[in-house]
Amino acid sequence: MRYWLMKSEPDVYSIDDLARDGQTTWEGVRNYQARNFMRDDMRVGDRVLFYHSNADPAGVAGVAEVCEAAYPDPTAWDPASHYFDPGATPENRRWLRVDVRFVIKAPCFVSLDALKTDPRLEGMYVIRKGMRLSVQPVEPHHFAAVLEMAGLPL
DNA sequence: GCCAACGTTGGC
DNA sequence: GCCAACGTTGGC
Repeated sequence: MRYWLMKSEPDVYSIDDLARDGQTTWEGVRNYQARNFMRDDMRVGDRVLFYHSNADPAGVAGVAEVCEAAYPDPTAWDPASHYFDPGATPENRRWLRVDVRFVIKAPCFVSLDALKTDPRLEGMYVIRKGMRLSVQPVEPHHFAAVLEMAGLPL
C-alpha cells in the first residue's frame, strides 16, 4: 500500500463534506506530475492524508482511501466545466481522476506549522518551500507520524 | 488581497 | 530548444 497527501480547499470541499458524502470524485487535477502519480502509482486501498489548503489554518484534517483507480476526467472536455481544458478532447482525454472514500476525521487537526516543526517530518513534500503539487506521495514513516499527531491509531 | 514560487505556453 | 510572458497555487 502507498500513502499520499491530497490538497483540497475547504471552502470548496472539506473533510466534513467528505464525511457527509462518504465518497467523492477527485476531479480537476490539471498538473502533469500529479496526474502521473495518480496514473502510475495510485491504487485502490491506498491511504490519503486529506489536506486543507488555502485555509486558516492549513493542515491535515483527516484520512481518506482510494476506492477507484485513475480513469479519465470528463470535466476536461466539458466546456461548461470550471476545469475545462481546450487541449483535451474525447480522443486525447489528457486528464485523470480517482475516487476516494472517507475514512476518518482527525481528532486533532495537524496544522502546517505543526508539520513544519516536527523533526520526524523532515523532508516531507508538503513542507518544502514552493511545493504546490496537489497530489503527492508520502513516505510511510511520515504518514505514521502524522497519524500519531492527529490522534489516530495506525 | 498580496506576492513568491512554479508550471505552461508560444514566439522565435 | 530558449525564455519571456502569463496563469495558478497557496501561505501569509
